[in-house]
Amino acid sequence: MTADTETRTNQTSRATYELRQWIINGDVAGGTRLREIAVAEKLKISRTPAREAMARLAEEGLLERMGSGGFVVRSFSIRDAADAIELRGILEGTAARMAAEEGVSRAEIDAMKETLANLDACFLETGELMDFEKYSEFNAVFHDQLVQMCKSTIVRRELERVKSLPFASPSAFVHDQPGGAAFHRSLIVAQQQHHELAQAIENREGTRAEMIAREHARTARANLLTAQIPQTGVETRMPGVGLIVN
Amino acid sequence: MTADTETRTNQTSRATYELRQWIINGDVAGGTRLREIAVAEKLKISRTPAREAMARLAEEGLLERMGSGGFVVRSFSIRDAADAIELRGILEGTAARMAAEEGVSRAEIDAMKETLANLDACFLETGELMDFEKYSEFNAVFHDQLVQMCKSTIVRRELERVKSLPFASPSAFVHDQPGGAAFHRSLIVAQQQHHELAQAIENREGTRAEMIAREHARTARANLLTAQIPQTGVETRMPGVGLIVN
DNA sequence: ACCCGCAGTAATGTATACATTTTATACATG
DNA sequence: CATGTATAAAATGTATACATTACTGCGGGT
Repeated sequence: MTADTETRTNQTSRATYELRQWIINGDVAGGTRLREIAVAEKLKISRTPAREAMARLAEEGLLERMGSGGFVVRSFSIRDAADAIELRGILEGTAARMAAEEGVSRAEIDAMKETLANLDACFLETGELMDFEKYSEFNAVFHDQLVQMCKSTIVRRELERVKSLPFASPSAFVHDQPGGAAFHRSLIVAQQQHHELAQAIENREGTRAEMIAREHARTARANLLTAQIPQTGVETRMPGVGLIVN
Repeated sequence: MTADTETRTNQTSRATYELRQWIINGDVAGGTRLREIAVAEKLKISRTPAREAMARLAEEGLLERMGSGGFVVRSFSIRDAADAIELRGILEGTAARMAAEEGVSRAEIDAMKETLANLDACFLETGELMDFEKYSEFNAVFHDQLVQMCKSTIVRRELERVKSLPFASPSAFVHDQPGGAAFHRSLIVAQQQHHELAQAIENREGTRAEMIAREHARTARANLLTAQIPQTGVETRMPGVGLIVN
């Protein structure tokens, strides 16, 4: 759902990709109605693949079907965005608990620990500055590894679904932000939570793992709320903020 | 998503409805590939609304897109079905916790208590037999009221999504079953949990509400597992069992 | 026996014409 | 002034022809 399965071979895949970019980049604001004809013309394709692309993005949760037909770019209040992050925490918590209770292989644990080491390496010797790009990358890897540890297809699927909302992705708020001090501290806390989470899973402490994952998401949630989306005309680097209207 | 918003006015809505029935009734087994042309011919419509209907059912989670195009009826292992019920419990638990922590109106509490009374009335004086039909109906009402108490659109939406899997619906296993004694007792337990859940929400005991809702779903989960789906050629009355293959 | 490639067939992908419904506007009416 | 209604415009719904891609089975090769 999230990955680029789009081989970009046919018009529909290309259209889906393009449209998704428009939405995530904020080229079309939340609440905007998408007209088949307009979309088709803009992408220089016929209405059929345009419609199909919109259907797929509706499946992804980026668009909404209107009762009378057609699609609207889904819009989210700040509360919705915060709730989406919290929900990710709930589901990651469930995945973590299931992984802990069912047990995971040595190889999976080791792979996760390697990611943790990579994340540790992103913090400089002085403890002050850090490599945001790499951190963001390995952070995504860590969260993917967590999902893979849960053997429930159903839980994995719903988790992927929630993560496909751009601002609910684990790495959504990991970017170089202007007011860096507090944010930098929150990353240190987050990384500590990563370590504890891996440990809890390894020790098969299900409840602990669940609660750490939840709290970990709330760290991200706090970053969203302090970012004050609509006010400061926040960095466009942050994906999907155009969908947050209220 | 679950409700019949389908006005049945146009071909697509009709096709969506028909196809959904086929799938839930088990007329097409899980894993079956649905060919546009075959579906279109069977419903005496053209390929376009047939395709559109399949896209919508994919959105609902009843169909899956194949990589090379086209759709397959989604199939679930028994574990998947059990996980889906557990996931419903997780999400209902989250809804219950949020409702408890945020607080709900007097009117909402009273409405839920009325439903509880209606459910109580389904148990006969003797405590032995009961009205399954009514119980099933009011049980669905109770669970809907619970969802409504949660003010998070995001959580509500995902919960509705999970509930749209036919066997994950709260009332899925509330039917007159042959081996009635143990099942009947489980309904008594379930009703007790309903009472406790309402009380916890009213008292704003978030964690308690969450845990009761989880445990409540596990009661349903146990009913699924004892039903031994593939073995006894279980009652066709139970919806969506045809999707459970393993 | 197994693998590979090459049709032929059957499916999905795409464009487009036409049908139907929705929506916007102007106007009449209480 | 508000409300409802008629009507035109513009959107989506539907069917279908044609294009392209995926599947299947056969035959040749090693």
